[in-house]
Amino acid sequence: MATNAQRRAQTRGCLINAARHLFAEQGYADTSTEIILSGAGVTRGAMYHHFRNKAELFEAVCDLLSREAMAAIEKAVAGQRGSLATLKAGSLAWVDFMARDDVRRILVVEAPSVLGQERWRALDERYSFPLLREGIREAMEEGALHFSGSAEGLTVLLNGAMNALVLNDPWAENLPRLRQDLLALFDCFSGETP
Amino acid sequence: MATNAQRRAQTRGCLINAARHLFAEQGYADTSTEIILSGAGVTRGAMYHHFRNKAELFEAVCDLLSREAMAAIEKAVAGQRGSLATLKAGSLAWVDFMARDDVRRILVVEAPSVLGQERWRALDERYSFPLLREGIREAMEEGALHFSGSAEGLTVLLNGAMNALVLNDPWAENLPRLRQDLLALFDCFSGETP
DNA sequence: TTGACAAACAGACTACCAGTTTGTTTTTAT
DNA sequence: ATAAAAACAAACTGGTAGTCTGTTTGTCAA
Repeated sequence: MATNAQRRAQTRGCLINAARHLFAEQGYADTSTEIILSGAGVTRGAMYHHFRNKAELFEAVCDLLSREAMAAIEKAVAGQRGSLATLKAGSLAWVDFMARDDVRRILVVEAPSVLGQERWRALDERYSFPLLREGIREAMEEGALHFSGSAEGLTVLLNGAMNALVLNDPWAENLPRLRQDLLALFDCFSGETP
Repeated sequence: MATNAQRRAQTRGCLINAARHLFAEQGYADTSTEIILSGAGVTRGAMYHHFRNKAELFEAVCDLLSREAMAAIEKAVAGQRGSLATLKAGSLAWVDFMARDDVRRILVVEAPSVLGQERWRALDERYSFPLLREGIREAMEEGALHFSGSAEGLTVLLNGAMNALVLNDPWAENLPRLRQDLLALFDCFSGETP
């Protein structure tokens, strides 16, 4: 005798968890709903009661991973002093999290295509993007960061640079080097590399 | 009485052209091979004679669009004097081309997912990436660009920044502003904005 | 408690679609 | 001229996302 809220959370959780691992291993298109169902120990009717379609289940997985990313960033940022150090630490935490094989495939490679550009943007806007933007704003206001364009624009550009860092390094072999390059990029705005 | 090479070029051209427009309008997953076939005026047998599968046809479309991008860039770069001016002009041309609705959807949004990370990277490596890398190398060697990290790394970062510029602006409403921000970013490396 | 209602779930069924197979026509090379 | 290969035609198949109808389980007011 479980409450409805518990049943709901249980079923959704099983589906999201099974889907998460299968999407990470085989990709969205090559993961059949049937194998998700058997992995979750749930029936078709249950799944389509909780999610309108396969893509909506994928979006729920994206949401979960994004929340995990936020947690990792907040943890990395916790002990930092100064807006620039905070920004750097948070950015590196983001990169490290996104470089994980499962996360990269789902959030970086497939999400824009599966969710479509708009819903993908909305996802970003809900999580990491505002965090990065506020970090940049603060650093600019404190004078730790100099940029002649807009803070919003710089956020888009840096966000993309970090994304590329993950996307261009399929097996994370050059990650240490690229992390350094990212830090060097930040330093270009703080006037330390004339 | 057409030669085989002509027949081949004709059939492939029709398929690629039809697929290009349909993929741009409805996306890869929602475009059935059947509608491509009727659009191209070609039968199933013909298509699967020239392409191993649907994804390979998509890749052919990507190749075509990438070549068109190269042409646009080379045209924009033609009259420029100086490595930095050349770099800026080429980058803006790349952004403007990729911001086109059809190009963005195919090359920026869907290609990483449909081709898979490796083949997508290979595509980039075949076209725009080397161009950008050489532009950056030259500018760095001439002293027009300063960066304490590697040229390769800076290429990855700038390439990603430009990608994000296109991806974060679904209806290109902020494109003029973002183009300015990109130029401001370049200036950070040339020591013009302390 | 009970009874009406809604939420959660079960599983068969359908429409469609990517890729295969087998057979036919056209070009090429000897 | 003829054998081989390239190009094409179209029927067919296995599998899959989403639907439909019906059943079970929880909720809440009287």
